[in-house]
Amino acid sequence: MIRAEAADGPDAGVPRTPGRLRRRASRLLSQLAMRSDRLISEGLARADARQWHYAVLASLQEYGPGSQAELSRRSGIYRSDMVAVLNELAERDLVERAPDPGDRRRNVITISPRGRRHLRRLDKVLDDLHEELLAPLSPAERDQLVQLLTRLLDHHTRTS
Amino acid sequence: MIRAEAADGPDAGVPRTPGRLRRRASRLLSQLAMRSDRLISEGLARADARQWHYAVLASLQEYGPGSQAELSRRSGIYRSDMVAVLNELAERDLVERAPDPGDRRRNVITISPRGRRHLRRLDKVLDDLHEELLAPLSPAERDQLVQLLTRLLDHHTRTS
DNA sequence: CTTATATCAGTTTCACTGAGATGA
DNA sequence: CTCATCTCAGTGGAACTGATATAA
Repeated sequence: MIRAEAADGPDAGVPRTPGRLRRRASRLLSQLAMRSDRLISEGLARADARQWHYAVLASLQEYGPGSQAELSRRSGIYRSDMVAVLNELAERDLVERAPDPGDRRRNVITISPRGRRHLRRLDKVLDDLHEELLAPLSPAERDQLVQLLTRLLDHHTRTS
Repeated sequence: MIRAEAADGPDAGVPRTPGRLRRRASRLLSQLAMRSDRLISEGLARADARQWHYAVLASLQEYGPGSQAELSRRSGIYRSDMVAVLNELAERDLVERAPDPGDRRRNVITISPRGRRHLRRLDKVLDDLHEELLAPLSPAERDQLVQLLTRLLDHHTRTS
């Protein structure tokens, strides 16, 4: 039989912080992110999409057209991987990829009407998935969480 | 030249939520988790350790000895991968792996005095790294964050 | 017989690297 | 020459799968 607490071992009487492991912010973050990623990507897969598709389409919708390098910066997707993502999106006519006349190294990526429709669908899907993800939190708490995460992320992207 | 806003495109006058993408909790979570993971694992690497080492040692310290399957549940490491982690830890005499006399399928893993010393060192390292990770937040906000993340994670582990 | 455990070999996914080609 | 951009081929780590052997 295995004891759940080493109450009489060499630790007997030694004060220690309980739950140190479980309460480490870094562990909470990565474990929750893993759950969240799975939830989201499974949900998007059911809608025949991937997180990356959404990231690119949403960034196009929000900030307008851009070069691939630009999109890469906006969405956090690696420039190397962006190629494949855009191939998939262009294949389905969700975006248009055209050479930039002003700088012939660049491609200008533009969201298509069909892409906009697809994005609206994905946004609904994501709203539902976030409802599931954040279910235990009140609206105020959800705002708080987003606030805190945003501040942390901003801090670490500024000082990258 | 690429416009930052498609103010006169087909979107002209169409109301849309700004920052929808940037404020999605799922994206904030996974991006921040990635930064955090990198910060932590680089810091631990400098102390010649990995997150897994810490997870196993801390779980042994907090909950006492256990079988490999038990440790797997406590620390979130896959049973398949646990073998290699324990090999590394046993190699450095940080844990002891002995067959359980009560159940001969099991190994009982125990933290060694050397393992305890190592864990104390890692805990200091992690404290510093978390100071860096959570730098922009006040102590109260850090508690809030841990609170919120814990509630979410608990909810999603219960309903897994 | 079914279940749990420890182990190993292999797959998949994904961030990331490196290098080549083009052009500013 | 330098730097940025797009592209592709490949690496490395980590989560996860499947199978086998052993024993409860």
